[in-house]
Amino acid sequence: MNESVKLPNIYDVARLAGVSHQTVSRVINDSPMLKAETRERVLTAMADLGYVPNAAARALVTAKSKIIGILITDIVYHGPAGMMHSMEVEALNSGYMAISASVDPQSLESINRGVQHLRQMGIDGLVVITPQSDSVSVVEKLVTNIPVVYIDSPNQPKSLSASLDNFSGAKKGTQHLIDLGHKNIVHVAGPTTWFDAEPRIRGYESAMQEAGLVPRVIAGDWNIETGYQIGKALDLDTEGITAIFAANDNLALGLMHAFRERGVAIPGRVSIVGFDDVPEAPYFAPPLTTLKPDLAELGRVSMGLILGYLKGESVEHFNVVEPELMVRASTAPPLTSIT
Amino acid sequence: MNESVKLPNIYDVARLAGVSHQTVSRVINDSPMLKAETRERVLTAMADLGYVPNAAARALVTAKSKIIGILITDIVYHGPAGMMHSMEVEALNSGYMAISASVDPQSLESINRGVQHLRQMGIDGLVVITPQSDSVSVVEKLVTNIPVVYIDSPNQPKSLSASLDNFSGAKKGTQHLIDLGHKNIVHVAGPTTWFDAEPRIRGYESAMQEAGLVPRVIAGDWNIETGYQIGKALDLDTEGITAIFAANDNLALGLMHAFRERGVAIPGRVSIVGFDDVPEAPYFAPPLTTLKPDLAELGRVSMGLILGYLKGESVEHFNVVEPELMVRASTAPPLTSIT
DNA sequence: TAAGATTATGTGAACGCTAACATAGTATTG
DNA sequence: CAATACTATGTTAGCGTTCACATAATCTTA
Repeated sequence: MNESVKLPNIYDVARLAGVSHQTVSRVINDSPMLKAETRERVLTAMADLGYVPNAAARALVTAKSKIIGILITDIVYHGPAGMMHSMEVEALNSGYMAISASVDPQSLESINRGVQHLRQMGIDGLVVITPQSDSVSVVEKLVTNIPVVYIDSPNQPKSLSASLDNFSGAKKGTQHLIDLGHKNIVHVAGPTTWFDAEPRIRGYESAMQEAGLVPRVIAGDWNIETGYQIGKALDLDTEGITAIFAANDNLALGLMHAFRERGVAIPGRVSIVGFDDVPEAPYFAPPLTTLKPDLAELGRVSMGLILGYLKGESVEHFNVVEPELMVRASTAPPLTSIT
Repeated sequence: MNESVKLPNIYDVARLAGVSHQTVSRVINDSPMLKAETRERVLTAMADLGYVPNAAARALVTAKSKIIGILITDIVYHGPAGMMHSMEVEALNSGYMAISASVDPQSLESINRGVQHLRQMGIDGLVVITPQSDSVSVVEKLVTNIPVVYIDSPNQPKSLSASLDNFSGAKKGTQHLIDLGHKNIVHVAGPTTWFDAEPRIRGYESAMQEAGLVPRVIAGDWNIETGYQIGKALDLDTEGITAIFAANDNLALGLMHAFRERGVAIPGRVSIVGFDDVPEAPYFAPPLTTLKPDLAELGRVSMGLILGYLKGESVEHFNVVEPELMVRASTAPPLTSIT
């Protein structure tokens, strides 16, 4: 807390170790051409002075900051947080730092500011986690001289990107219901302004069509309350709906809450499948069958893409991580098939 | 994505605007001594070239990075993510960037690395979000020349800090149960290695004692599964327990799940209060009465402390944010008091 | 209108590091 | 053991800013 005692620099270390500053620099960047004894001496001096290399000076001269920017929208949702952590770890392991700017996806102004701040830091690469399309074009315009990875954006031919395989996840979830014997399965979809929502719809439709069933999609968004409202209003009996595939666990939770209130038995009267596998899902009433995306893996892959590119490795431009089906108590065969 | 087209610097802008580099610098730092016309000309030149100031060069010469570090442990839990966001926004508003390192609180090695990385970036200040004590001493040792704010750490006399008022939150929650007429109220506590757990226990005990009731604390941790296990094992009848104050919503969720399985009615047979107000809490079965901490506010306050200090303002060394009681369906008067 | 005060702009050095080259020291070879 | 290669270290310049100061332009005022 005490103010500015002037941090030691490379020359201070050099003097103490009785070498030139360049030798100290060599130790820092562990150059191979160093007598072990000299390296030791310098290392000791560094430790004695509590020396820490000045990243600014280094960034200035190398024109490389060793910082990867993460532009992220909607940090509030569960997923991003874990993903950011895995990205950070991945970066750290390669000697990079991750620095994030979370912005409001609704406001181009906010996105702009975020990108500018990151550029100002001199980031060497950028990961964009934005599930909405407008953001992407802003970033493309503003960021031109460093590699960018888009997560969960539609496949941009020239860009690096990584995505959850929402399509096959949704298909798997729907297929699970079909396998149980359900015929009348409704999909409560996410907001179509989000990239993730659309392939989940398509995955659902694909499974239905292949089974010769008629898909029916109800528009929703990602919020619990929306699931609740839909659950309150939904007429199961007229159309004989026996199962619902919800686009995320929030919707599923809201639906289940509404059905509990209405006295609709789950899975007795209606089976429910979610998507996300939030930590609470196994403890919902009843425990929720859902699709578990390996977000940590997605983060690792994305950061790995950037780092690989920076190292000059040739990298896959497009990567996909497939979710896993977690079967729990919210799904069962339909009543009709029991009788 | 195209490689290194050499970014324009202050001299390029100066040449184009027909002024000296220092005048450009003055525009960047909006110095008052500038003819409006000159400023305009420079601004135009900057825009034309897509000029962005180089943070490294600036940091080098000013010895100020305009970066605030955030050292955070256990990012997985719900709270931290929202808090980080509000800190970031607060920092941005003052022209600072926030940069976080998330570390494993179990591993001193990991904490060490995290701190070193942040120091290396030349951070101007540090916010430490660590609910466990070992971390604090590591940080204290390593970081000596910049201001540090500890969040949710016990009141360190000489440090800046901000906390949730866990004590009064817990007291409020317990009092709510007492007011409903409960006499035999158990507290399922968090892990005592965490700073937050202890004042919640004390708050509970304080409310109980003031009401002339006997406190009983069951040791737990923050996990849903732990709540579930405790819920499965807990003998309510022998001791006539009618209410439980859980140290967080996870425990409460686990407890409720176990009671559902056992056929123990909530709130009919036992009332439950949580702590955190996770977004799902209103949709639990039944909706959970809990304490809602304003974490965004806590983040703002903490970052404000650092920024205020850096601006040379005199700041409160210790700040506290009080949680709010959210009454929902999981609490009701005990059966006995109805008869 | 000359002198000083004020406003607006320019000049050179320094921040701490690495890159590129220069030099000294040591091993290898004919 | 001189000549050559290689290893280990030193020297100088420059990255893009801001700071401290110097100078030029403009405004006051007696």
